[in-house]
Amino acid sequence: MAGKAGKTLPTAAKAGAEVRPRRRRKDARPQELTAAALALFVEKGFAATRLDEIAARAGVSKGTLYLYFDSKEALFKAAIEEGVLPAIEAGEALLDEYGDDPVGLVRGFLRAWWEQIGSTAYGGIPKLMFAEAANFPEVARYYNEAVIQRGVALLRTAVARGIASGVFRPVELSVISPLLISPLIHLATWRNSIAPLCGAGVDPDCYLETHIDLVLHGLCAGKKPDGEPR
Amino acid sequence: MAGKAGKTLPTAAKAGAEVRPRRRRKDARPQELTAAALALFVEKGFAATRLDEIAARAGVSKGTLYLYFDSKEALFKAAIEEGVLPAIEAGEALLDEYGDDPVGLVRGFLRAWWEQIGSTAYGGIPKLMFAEAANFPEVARYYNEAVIQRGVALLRTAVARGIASGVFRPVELSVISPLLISPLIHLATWRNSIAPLCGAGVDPDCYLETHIDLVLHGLCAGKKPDGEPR
DNA sequence: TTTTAATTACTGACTGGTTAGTAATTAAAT
DNA sequence: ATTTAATTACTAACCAGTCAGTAATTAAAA
Repeated sequence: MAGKAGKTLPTAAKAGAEVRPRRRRKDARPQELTAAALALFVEKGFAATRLDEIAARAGVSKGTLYLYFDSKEALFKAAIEEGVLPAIEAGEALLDEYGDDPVGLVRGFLRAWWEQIGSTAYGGIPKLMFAEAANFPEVARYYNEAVIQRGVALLRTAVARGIASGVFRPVELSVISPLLISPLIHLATWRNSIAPLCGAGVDPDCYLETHIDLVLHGLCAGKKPDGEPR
Repeated sequence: MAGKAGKTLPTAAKAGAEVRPRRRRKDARPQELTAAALALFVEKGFAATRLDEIAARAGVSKGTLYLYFDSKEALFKAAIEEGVLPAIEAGEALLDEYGDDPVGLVRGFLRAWWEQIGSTAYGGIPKLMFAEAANFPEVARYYNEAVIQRGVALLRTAVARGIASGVFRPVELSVISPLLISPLIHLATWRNSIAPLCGAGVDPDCYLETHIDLVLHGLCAGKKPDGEPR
């Protein structure tokens, strides 16, 4: 299919003929391997991704992979976990910043998610988790509890406070978080699936700001949703 | 798995006990096979689904599969196409019904999508298409043009009319359709991935109605979004 | 109707290509 | 010289796709 491939990226040897460098970088390898693995798992799925391919993208041979990971499955788990910590940390940081400003917290959460997760390489993880949930139920459960449910709780708290303080009108709290975040997940998924096949999709910033504007208008009912419009 | 097998040649059939019917149903087979295939592709992905598994779920042997489909890929395409026609037809029908009632059309579209697509077996197709887009770019392009872009255009037209008639406030039309539909796609994807792993998720009806309520409040700005609240 | 022939739907053991994982080997670093 | 990072060559298992053969059904002959 893909086809051009060529060599395996000889890391730009100085000049002479094709001498492969064969560098040794024990400490940097795991990161490089999980990054390559994540990109390919997101693009093609777990089963359709060949270990040779992952190794080639990371600039090593397949055997090297097994110096750092016990199995393909272990590599998958490591690649996912790589994206879990940043997501959690980013979420926690927000509570400190917008602790008692519901409108700012909702806006900040959505913008921060897109900036730090959705628009980065981690933006492919939701698509990957949804696709592989049945094949890796434990990983999916872990991801759900460690990342999704935490984010959901954070958003729900923000909205609950907004309702309590009269800024937001009453809405069903049990469904509000997925309603707020799903357009962003959808955009991230889109960019990691269909978008590469057709030229020029929607503008992410416009999409994001329109979403924020729409839901804040919806939440605030009659009153205007105060705060800087970016 | 099955494993009774026994010897190599099952010529001895008279035993009387466990001989399966081996019914002949030439006309019903393709449907049964695509339905089984779709369910398994949605659950595990294309590459991770074994043809033996699909055949077993449809109650036939793997050889039979090849009487009706040329290859695993052909079966995949057939399974997707199976879900394309209903989606298109459902969309077209709506324009006739709510041709000049923007609020009703938006509400009707979202409810109809969930009822006729999202909550059915076809509800797994978006997840499947996103996951396999890079592996089957032609199928993904076809699905995008035949289904997604049509639905997007339909929704955009509805909102544009609403703005023109003063019912909706002005919003960015280029992003409004995915913003309206993505929470539903997300719910359908959720139910076909993580939900089966954890007991009791959100209530689909509550989720759907809250979404409709929220976006219509957002679109209508100050004024109330008239119409029956279900 | 009963028997026999022809056809059709289906089966499951087999094969050949593919690939995750391993063992033997080489090269760099200390 | 010894240790360790990395490569290469290999193996065992798996699975899409095939095909020789079997059971069910239909048609024709007796």
